[in-house]
Amino acid sequence: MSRKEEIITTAARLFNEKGYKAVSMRDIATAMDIKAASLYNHINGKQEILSEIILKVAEEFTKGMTNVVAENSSAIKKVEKVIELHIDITVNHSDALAALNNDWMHLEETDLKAFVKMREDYEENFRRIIKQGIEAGEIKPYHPEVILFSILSTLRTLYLWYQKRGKLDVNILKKDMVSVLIKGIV
Amino acid sequence: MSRKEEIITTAARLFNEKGYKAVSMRDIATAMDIKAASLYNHINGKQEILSEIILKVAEEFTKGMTNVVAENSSAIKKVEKVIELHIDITVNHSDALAALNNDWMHLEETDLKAFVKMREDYEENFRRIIKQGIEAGEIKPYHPEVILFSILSTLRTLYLWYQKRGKLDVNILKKDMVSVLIKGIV
DNA sequence: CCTACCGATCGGTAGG
DNA sequence: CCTACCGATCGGTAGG
Repeated sequence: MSRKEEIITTAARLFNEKGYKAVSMRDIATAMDIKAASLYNHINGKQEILSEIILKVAEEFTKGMTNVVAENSSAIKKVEKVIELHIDITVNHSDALAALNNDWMHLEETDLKAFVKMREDYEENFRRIIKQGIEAGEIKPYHPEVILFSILSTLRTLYLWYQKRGKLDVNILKKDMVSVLIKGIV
Repeated sequence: MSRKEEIITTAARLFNEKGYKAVSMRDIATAMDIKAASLYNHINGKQEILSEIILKVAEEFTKGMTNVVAENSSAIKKVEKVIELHIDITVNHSDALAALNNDWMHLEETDLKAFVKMREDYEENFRRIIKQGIEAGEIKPYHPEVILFSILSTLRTLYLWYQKRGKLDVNILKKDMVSVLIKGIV
């Protein structure tokens, strides 16, 4: 892991605990046993740290969703794949997900626009899957936005749950979460 | 509305937009067309504003849950009542819910403890309702924690949805949300 | 990677 | 409710 990557993972952990605005460059440096000024030999500023954390994991969601959409399978199967995608990313990047969920509004303009675009595209793809499922008679004809929101809100806050009760085996989580979220709409 | 209440609702709106730490006392004062120093004639400090916002709405949840628990009805009926409680509070205090969800960790020690206690009690009551429902055969025997989490995560982020698509009639929201969240577990 | 430092901004107070 | 101000802390830079 490069020094830059060390800074980013340390920062992600602190941002998760206290939020981006409440963490100072001195906090990050102290956690690494160096001085704040030394951070600037590896990164351009605090904003850059935030954008690396958030955009990297946002791109993982984008790639994952692209794969799901390209699949030749039923809508329900696609929803299952999306749930699994969220669980996998949660397990591997739970600190980054805290920043993505809580601190995205502190991105600077260019990165903010890129992030919002990715999030909107992601939601639109998910919405289309749900609508296709309803049209095919696989999913109950509830208001699609309500279905989208209730599933997505659970998946988005999965990181909180994983951090508190991480002991529960990931496979149990995967199986039960799929059951609870899917069985309600089929 | 007293001047103090004006400060609190103005602050809640700004905290919702940018987060507690990113909003300065000068920001709050400017939004009210006064100077920052004048705020201190009505409140003791920034911390007090945050704690009034969060603890007031936390107490509403506590009271509401107490009423639900005291009811003489089925577990499913109680879950429905909890969902309705969240929707009602979301409609009336959506700014405060943003602070409750995102800025609770910035409460000072005494208030932080009180808040965490209320949240834990609330979750425990909800957990008990779900377990009773499973024992009574009303709710499917999924892992109770997974059911609790998936419903609660949706209810907790309802304010985000309400703020984006508030146009959707509250009664439609109530009906469809109850359907989507409940039908999956019965 | 460090010491030394800068201008800006913060929450808050004194005194009217 | 205001002007004037304070000490602390912030992100960041210069120069080695």
